[in-house]
Amino acid sequence: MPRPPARPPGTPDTREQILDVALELFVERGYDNTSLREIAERMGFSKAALYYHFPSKDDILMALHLRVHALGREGFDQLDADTVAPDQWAGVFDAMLGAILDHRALFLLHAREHAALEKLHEQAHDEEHADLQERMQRILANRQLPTEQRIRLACAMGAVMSGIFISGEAFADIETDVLRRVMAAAIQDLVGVGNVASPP
Amino acid sequence: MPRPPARPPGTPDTREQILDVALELFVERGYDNTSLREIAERMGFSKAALYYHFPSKDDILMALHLRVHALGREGFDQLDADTVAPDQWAGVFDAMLGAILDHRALFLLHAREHAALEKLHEQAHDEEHADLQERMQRILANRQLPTEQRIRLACAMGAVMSGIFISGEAFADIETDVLRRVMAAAIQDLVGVGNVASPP
DNA sequence: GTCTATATTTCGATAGAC
DNA sequence: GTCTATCGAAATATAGAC
Repeated sequence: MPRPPARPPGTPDTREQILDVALELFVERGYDNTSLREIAERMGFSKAALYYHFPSKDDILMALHLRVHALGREGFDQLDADTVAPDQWAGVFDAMLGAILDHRALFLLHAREHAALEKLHEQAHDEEHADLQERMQRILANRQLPTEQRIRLACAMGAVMSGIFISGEAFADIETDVLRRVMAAAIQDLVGVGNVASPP
Repeated sequence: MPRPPARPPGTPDTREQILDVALELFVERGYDNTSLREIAERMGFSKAALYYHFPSKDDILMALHLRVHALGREGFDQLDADTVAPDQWAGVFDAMLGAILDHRALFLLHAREHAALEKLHEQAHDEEHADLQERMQRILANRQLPTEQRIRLACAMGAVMSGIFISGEAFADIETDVLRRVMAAAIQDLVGVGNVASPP
């Protein structure tokens, strides 16, 4: 297995730092309202220096989008189709919940900057869209599934995402483990075996 | 009861038409990526004419925001506090669900243009924030409530919103009444009496 | 109420030195 | 890798005629 690119220890990865700063600003102030000048300012160097690391502002957004793709390849390839039995859904959502809780800002970015991200996909109409959200939408649109199941899956998905974009900072006092456990139980009530009427 | 402002019948309310067009474009392309020129073009007149009806672009967004406030005054004043007994939650969410299904685009706008809307609130730090979302956040943050209940309320809220911002057009083939009924049942499973453990 | 200019600003991006 | 300086595009907003 190849080692990660060798860099003198203690030397911060400027590129990744830029992405961290950009993510924070994009979520807080919006993609279009965040100027490269602001990002550079927070990094401690000038705007032009950014162009050494990224060829354009859109490429910064794309790099953040790729972080989600990486998450997807790690854990959500199982989500691909009807191969998931109903009694596995709760487990799938539990995995999702973990990813979302661990990368709140990243998912928040995707929920909010829908327009900007879609523009990117138009321009570089690249590989298949392995996005978590897009995969879910394809499943929800599948008319082979019983209608009730489709709707309940959507509800469960919404319940999972509620942790990040509805609650805001309202759950700052709740430990992540408690949050995860209670939400998992709630999702079990939504899509657990026995709670969804089977088709006749 | 005062009649709505008298206008010759058949005369379209230009102001409201502008808001309808703006809402559609803002949701589709994003607030910042929608120019006044585009709105004017779709209305059939020039950009400058918009400034006769609205003093600025921000005021168009604010007018759309006020539409949600109006909805809030109609139906969500009940949401104000601990006055809502646990066995009433399902009913409250049912009302929410109705409002959201009837005004999808409006709620979608609020979910996506979070940054732009917050900027408005900063500038005109007006009355209390009677927003649906803000009220929910205040309830979710209330540490008097049992933790499990707070989290389940958030899940239910997420489930309700899933209808608009996750499903996208995936549910185009499902009748609104069916959607509403199944989602109401799902919410019942989340926050219905007997499904939430009572505090000791 | 709507038009044709035009003023003003902001921002992404480039050029070239160090 | 980072800097200063500048270009060019786009968009908001204004002025004043009709």
